[in-house]
Amino acid sequence: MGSMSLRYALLALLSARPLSAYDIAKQFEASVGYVWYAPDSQIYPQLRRMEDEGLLTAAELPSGGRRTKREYQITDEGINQLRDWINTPAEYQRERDVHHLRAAYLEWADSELASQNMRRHIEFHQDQIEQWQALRAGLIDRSSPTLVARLVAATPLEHQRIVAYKVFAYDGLIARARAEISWAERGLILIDELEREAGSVADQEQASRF
Amino acid sequence: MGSMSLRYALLALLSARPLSAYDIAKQFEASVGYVWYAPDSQIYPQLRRMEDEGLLTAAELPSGGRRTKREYQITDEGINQLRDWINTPAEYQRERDVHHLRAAYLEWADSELASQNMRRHIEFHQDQIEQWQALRAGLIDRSSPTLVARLVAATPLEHQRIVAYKVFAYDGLIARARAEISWAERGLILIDELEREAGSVADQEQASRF
DNA sequence: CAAGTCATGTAACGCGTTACATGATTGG
DNA sequence: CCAATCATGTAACGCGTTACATGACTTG
Repeated sequence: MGSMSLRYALLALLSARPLSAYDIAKQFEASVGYVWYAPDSQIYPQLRRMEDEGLLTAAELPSGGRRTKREYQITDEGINQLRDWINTPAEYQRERDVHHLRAAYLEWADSELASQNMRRHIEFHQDQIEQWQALRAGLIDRSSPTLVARLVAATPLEHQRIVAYKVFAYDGLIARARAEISWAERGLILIDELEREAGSVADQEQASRF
Repeated sequence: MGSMSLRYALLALLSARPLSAYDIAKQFEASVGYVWYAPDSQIYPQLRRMEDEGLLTAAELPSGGRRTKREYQITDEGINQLRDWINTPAEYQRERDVHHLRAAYLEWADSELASQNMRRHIEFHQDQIEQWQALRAGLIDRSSPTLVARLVAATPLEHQRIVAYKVFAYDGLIARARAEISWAERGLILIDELEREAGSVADQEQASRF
């Protein structure tokens, strides 16, 4: 079966409010995409399939001129499947992380390039953190349109839960990225130390030759 | 192209010493698999392809009785590609994490099941940490056969580097898993708090009805 | 009137997954 | 002799990726 998480990411997005396929794709690029990325070419066909399966209904809406857009709305069946998915115990895949795999074999690397890669690692995760923090802030000050739409569809009692869990999710990603950064920082120091030692041993050998 | 990391995981493994396909598959289950998992059905064909491409050479060795096993050895070309891969700046995929995606929509979950899932999350990562710590210990006390084979093929000067980077890699995975655990622990507290508040509000409402 | 963005895809391809298959040999 | 382990795969399938395609409308 595969994990089919894209389905659930889409259901989750549409649980807040109806959206056109185009807007969904944009959201994936701009916000949800920072938790679950997907390209347009995967989103459009997936929406069609979900419509066929009765998880979504689509309406053709005019969109300026003669153009139309398909607006998708989640069905009760869609909500049910979303709920089932959330309540199902998650599957855990065995580890598969390129960056740690590479790190284990840095003996083969050029020190300078290895340091560069560590700095890239830090940069990448810093960027990620910034994105997530921006999204997190948008939740807390209620400026996220998706959140607002979700809240108006919920009873005030639920508002706190809805916000708190989303903030919690971002917090996890941020914490993990911070762990990556401090790991890479230790990596930079390690590369430097090992380089210096190798250098000084080489110097000694060279010196002893004379 | 895809990331093709399996190739490099295999090259990395075989950079230490020749191994039969069977032993490689076992290693993936027992040790390397905790950094980069792959099933037999992926490993065997991949080795054949890499042989065809000249990254590996294979020797048919007797294996008791009339049976034979194919022992694979890395070629110079294989070493070169491994080195190139390590020196190439890593690609970063956009985030795609089921567990954080799920967490963001815990509003739809049953509190009890959500707590169970958090506990499973903690358990999973604790198990992972134990595995990684065992592998890490095997590096430090030089009891890992792969490490020993790698070290005898290297000059004593390099020994420290070789060990240090592998330990470093495991440390990163361990640190990240610890971050996951403390996230999930905060999750448990959060679920509990929100549950209690919802409960007490419900109580008040019920009380006010009389 | 050209560039951007709205709007929706198709096609090719490969990695990775699950399930299944097979047959020899060794150890209890 | 029966179960485990040695030893090596095939087959089917789907998710995800990259590249490419197309045409209408809008804004500077």
